[in-house]
Amino acid sequence: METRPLGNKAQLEQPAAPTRCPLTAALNAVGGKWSMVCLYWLNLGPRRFNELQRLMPEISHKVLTETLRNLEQESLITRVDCMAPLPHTQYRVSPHGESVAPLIEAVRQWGHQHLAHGP
Amino acid sequence: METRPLGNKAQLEQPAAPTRCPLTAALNAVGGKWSMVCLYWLNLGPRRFNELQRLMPEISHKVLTETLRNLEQESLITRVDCMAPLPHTQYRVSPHGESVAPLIEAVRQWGHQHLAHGP
DNA sequence: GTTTCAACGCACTTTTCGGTAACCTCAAAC
DNA sequence: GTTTGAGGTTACCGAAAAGTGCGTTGAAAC
Repeated sequence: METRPLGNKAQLEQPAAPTRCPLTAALNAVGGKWSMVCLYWLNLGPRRFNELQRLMPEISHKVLTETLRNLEQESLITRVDCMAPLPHTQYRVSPHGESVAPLIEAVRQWGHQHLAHGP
Repeated sequence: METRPLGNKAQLEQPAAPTRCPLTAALNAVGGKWSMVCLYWLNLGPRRFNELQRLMPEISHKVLTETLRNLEQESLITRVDCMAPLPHTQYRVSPHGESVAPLIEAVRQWGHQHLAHGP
């Protein structure tokens, strides 16, 4: 967000325009329950749909599909159709998506701190 | 989250137990539309309820109340009842809550990058 | 042909989140 | 007494997010 409250107001009066608040833009791109988790795994290497699902047993395939679509839409991942050895689909982090890695690590580390801090 | 899928499973089988996934714990503490925004302002100095609301005109007082309650519950802020010059309530960041500042800055900077990258 | 795997689509349901509006108590100013 | 400000509480609602379960197509294995 900008340090000027009017920035927020401008954002609200033009809901269809791209947001200019960095915090909000970041939340749109990597917010929600599963986006960062998904990116975390993809940052370790390209994966197939089912591989991702097995890494995150609690996600529904519908939500995984939508999460991947959103990350793709935000240009953070790319979908690759491979033909060899067998035709299959792979998802991998895009160069832009690699920029999220330090952020995810920062969130994880803070999360660790927070858990260690108490309830 | 842990790098072991079983960690995730253990988390789900004990929904009432505190989560042990750092990413999830972080999201619980500072996730949602307003938590980080709220913390951002409080990091600049203690504020009264109405002061916060004026800084964030688009938040409803109901949601502001709940956001403050959650941040308090997570030990990130403290509520102080001041008696002078007039009785009033103040919210301020706790020492633990100060640890979120670098994280908020990281999210903002990434958000800037993301906005600069294109749609 | 049947079964299994991969990668979804889709209709519907449930849960969560954020918002609206009416209301409250207390204190101070007029 | 009335009005205003502070700091909420509560009932209700709609939207958004996440989940459930049935279904599809294509390919490979049996």
